[in-house]
Amino acid sequence: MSQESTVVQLNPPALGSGSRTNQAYVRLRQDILAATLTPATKLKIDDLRARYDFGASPIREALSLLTSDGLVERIDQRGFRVAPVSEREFQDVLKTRCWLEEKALRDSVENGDAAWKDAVVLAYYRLSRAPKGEKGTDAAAAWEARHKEFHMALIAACGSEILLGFCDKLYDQNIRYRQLARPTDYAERDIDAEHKDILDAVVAGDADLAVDRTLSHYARTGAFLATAMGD
Amino acid sequence: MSQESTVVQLNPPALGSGSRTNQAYVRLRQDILAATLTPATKLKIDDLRARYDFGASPIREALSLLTSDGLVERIDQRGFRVAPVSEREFQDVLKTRCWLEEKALRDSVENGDAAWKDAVVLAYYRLSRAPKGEKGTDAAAAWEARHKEFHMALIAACGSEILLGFCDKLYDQNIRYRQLARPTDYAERDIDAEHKDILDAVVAGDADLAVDRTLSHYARTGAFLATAMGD
DNA sequence: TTTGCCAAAAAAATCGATAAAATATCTGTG
DNA sequence: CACAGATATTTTATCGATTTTTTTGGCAAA
Repeated sequence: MSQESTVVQLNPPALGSGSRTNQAYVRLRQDILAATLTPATKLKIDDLRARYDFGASPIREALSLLTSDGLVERIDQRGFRVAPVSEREFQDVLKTRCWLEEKALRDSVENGDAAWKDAVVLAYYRLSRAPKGEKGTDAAAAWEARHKEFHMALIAACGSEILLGFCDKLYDQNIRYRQLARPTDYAERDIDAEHKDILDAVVAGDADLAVDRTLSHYARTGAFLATAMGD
Repeated sequence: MSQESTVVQLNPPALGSGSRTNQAYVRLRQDILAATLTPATKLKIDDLRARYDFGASPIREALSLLTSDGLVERIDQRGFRVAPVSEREFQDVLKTRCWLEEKALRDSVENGDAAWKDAVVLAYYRLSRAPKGEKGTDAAAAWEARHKEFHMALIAACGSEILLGFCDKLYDQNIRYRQLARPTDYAERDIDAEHKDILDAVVAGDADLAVDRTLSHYARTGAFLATAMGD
């Protein structure tokens, strides 16, 4: 796994590596975000133990960790389940997210230096290159990662770790809703163009325009989702 | 919620009751917020096991839970420690908190009905009655609880569960900093009067004034803290 | 058909022991 | 006398088994 020597791990903290707990955390998270584990599903320790081939302790601990992310719900003495979704919560996520990101994006445009802009451009480039594979595939997961990186890069220079953390959390929360509307959504939109427009506004340093485009980007997804959930 | 037939818990979901994990969670949380467990302290499972007389599993799980709250830091393969504090983070907490609460308070004043106002008045009343005991005492813990209830009551009608959750988290985060400045702070201020002023503004439905007073309430505490940490 | 009670089964929570890692300690060199 | 390397010690992480608690199913009384 790692080439020890004198030194120990030089490897990056490594996402899916390290303790069993961490591995379990990453895999569970993945499966929840990809909606493989659908909202409100009961998460029985024994099932998960069998499914991922980990002991009960790591699973349990991973689930506790996921609770903080708002992806898992923990009911004392009766176990865990995937956090349920609702039209109501979705509206809240969307609304709050728009509000927080507007602030974050404005601050970012204001404070960001050249290196930040470079990073945004790079993130856009990577995203635009990534194939948007079929749901559940590795390619799809990779695209999702690039997509998140792009959106996070936009606000990275906002100057508040805390605000970034909230946006990150809301982003993940939103993904789950997006998965539900996948089929309807992307078919009919030119997502890449929307991203490009946002990028251009940011590069031009036009905060108002960037915010405007970002928010309509979100609102558009929101409209699809509301439809999908209403059915 | 439901009173079972034969026996079982009639008690309210009970904060420190239920599973060992929950008990451990509540007690650890308490001790961290009260700064009995000071920032950056290493949290050795064995020590905690001895200290609270729980098994290792509940402790470990409680710590995982606290990680989500941002009160505990978890470093893979080398255990847990109380989340450290820093001048920098404090500034971020303060700034972000002011910004979120301004929004929450305005929305709350806007949306809040009579029942909400009643709840705020009640919360203020309870707070004003509570003795502000010596640090570490039960009385102090009770005062803290009332204080939080008052501040949360103010924004309770903001209409966004998510926003409330963020404010809650930031509130807790802030407490830890406040504890550090305890001696310097309260001696010289009339905290109760500040609360009363906020209440009055809210009852009068004057959002601008309420926000203004709340923010200076925070800023004042902030000034004390910055001093305390700078030393 | 409902309702209340009990027993059986399932699942969650917890413990105690062990394995794996990290940290601290020691020891003989250059 | 600092210091690489090996060893001992401490601490974390994980497993497997046990204890509690919740859930389920059945059966009899209303």
